[in-house]
Amino acid sequence: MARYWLMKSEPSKYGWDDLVAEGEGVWDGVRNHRAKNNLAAMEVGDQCFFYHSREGLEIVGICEVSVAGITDPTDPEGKWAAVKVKPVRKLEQPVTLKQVKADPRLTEMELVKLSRLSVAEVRPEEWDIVLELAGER
DNA sequence: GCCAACGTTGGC
DNA sequence: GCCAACGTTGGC
Repeated sequence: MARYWLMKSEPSKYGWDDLVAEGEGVWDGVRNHRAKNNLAAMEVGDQCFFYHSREGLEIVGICEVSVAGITDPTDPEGKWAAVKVKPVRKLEQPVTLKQVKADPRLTEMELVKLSRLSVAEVRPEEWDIVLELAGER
């Protein structure tokens, strides 16, 4: 059973378009224990929202875990986790942070509650609600 | 550009 | 082992 996640990236560093251009990207550089735990829990086939932080502030697309449980290549000590993801598709309409915050059903999302967490878990019901906000339901 | 929230570091 | 100082992240 696939699980759902949300990954944040600054578009000026690595945006949705970069992932699409490369076809597959390594999600590394995470140096937060909670985020690391989420990374380590991911399995191949899990679905992830791709969120643009700092600029845009919106969920722009969906990607999928293609390789799970790798160690972060940017970490010389090999203590941190990473995964590889590939783009699935863009959302019909991006879902902004504002929309998420304005929806009473989404106030418990890790994205809202732990705003600085770069890899957050998304509950199945939250996943559906976000798709609905994207005009896909 | 500012500042709040959070994590980490280091002195005691 | 506590906690103040500091650095980083990310929304505004």
